[in-house]
Amino acid sequence: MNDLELADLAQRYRTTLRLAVYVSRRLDGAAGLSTTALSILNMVAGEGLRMGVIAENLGVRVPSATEQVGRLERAGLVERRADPSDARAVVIRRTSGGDQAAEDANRRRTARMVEAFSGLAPEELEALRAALPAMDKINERLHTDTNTKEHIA
Amino acid sequence: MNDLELADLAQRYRTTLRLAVYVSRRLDGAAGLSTTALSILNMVAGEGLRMGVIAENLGVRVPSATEQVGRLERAGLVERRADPSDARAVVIRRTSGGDQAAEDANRRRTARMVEAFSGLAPEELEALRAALPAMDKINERLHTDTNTKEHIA
DNA sequence: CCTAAATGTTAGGCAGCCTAATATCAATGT
DNA sequence: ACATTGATATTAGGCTGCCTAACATTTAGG
Repeated sequence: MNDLELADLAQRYRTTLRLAVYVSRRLDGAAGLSTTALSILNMVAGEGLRMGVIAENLGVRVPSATEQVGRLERAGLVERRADPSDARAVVIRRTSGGDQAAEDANRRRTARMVEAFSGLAPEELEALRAALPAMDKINERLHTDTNTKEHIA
Repeated sequence: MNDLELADLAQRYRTTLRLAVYVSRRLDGAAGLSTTALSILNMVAGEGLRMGVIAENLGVRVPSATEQVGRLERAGLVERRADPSDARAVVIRRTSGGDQAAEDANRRRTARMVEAFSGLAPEELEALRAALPAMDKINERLHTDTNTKEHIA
């Protein structure tokens, strides 16, 4: 693939993405929890995670994670615990209410996604699945890219 | 593909998307214009478009488009003109400064995308390209979906 | 005509991200 | 032992971008 084709692909990818994000956000909101909130709930299932790890998994800065977790805590879905091995850190865990809410939201959200996905032909689904690793790779590359530049700047 | 596999695919898709959007946004911002701003500039090249059409193309409500266009106008990159065929409507067109800015931003942004994309294997690129139509289809389905529900609610 | 629909704008509000500044605690070197 | 440096999280303040509701203007239709 030459540079011109690559540029075109990049362009179309971007366009598709922009829409996909907002669509997905609206869809999640209708399911009761925001995309971010649900992501956090899902990742702190079980043992729980430290704030910094949550931020990193989300791909955002720590204060943004603090804010999101604060909202979830006020809603009674997660709780902060002291980390026994490091007094600076906190461990965020789900409450039982959080387990409940996450299950509900996951179920509803998945149902709607499945509904949307089931309108696609088998080849299209296959194409989608095949593309995910590439997308993840791009995310990683661009992410470290921009983060690096930010540190420099 | 059964429902379980479909649900899993939907889940992974969502996760990948969430990251992709923020990554892409940050990347665009570094290129001087936001994703939205550049999208608008690109779509009003030439004859220009009416506000409502811009909103629809972006997948947002009209007031959101008004806001974005207002920013671009204040930056001197687009201008509002009266629509000769309808006194209610406005036509948004690029200024020459807008042409310049769009070209620059497109070039820089594309360069970085190409850089990121060129790290992928040919099969991965092919997979990505093959997946775009499916993603667009999903966007469409989910989009009309949520819009409908919003009208009902 | 006169009412109903279409087109934009303005105002107000919310989510989600950022940086900068601050407080605590950990780790390290002397 | 202790002072410095680094790590972890919070708070404060600010920005983008989306939304709905309320409004003005113009078009279209009965």
